[in-house]
Amino acid sequence: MANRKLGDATLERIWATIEDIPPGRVANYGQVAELAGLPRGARLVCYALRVVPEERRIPWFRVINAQGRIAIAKDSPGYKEQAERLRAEGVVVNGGRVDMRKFRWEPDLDELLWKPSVSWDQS
DNA sequence: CCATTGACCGGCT
DNA sequence: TAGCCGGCCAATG
Repeated sequence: MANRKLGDATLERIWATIEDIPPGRVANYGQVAELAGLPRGARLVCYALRVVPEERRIPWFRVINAQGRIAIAKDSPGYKEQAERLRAEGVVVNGGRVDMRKFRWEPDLDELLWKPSVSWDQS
């Protein structure tokens, strides 16, 4: 991979973070960067997505921009695919936009909802 | 040090 | 609501 601007460790953290986004929810670039330990590194996420190997099937379609819109060009094939795959798991997409208030991934909240046992009884 | 790259972000017309 | 603009970061040559 000669045309890579990011190191393996960085790419790995970004990809892993994206893999953590649960089905039916979306995250924006800045959020993924932040969770990956790269504050304000939204553009690094763009790059990471661009070079992600085909065999590694990460849920790239769950990543949209901070305005709640699909980031790929509307006339590209990927745009349609992203919308379809999101709808397939229950995310409502209208004119390329998603209501972030309803579908934004909130890691902390999900922890509480899906893994109630993790810890509010231990300190 | 400078330029380059990326499916961005936030503030401001 | 829609653009424009400057800023943003990691890594490379």
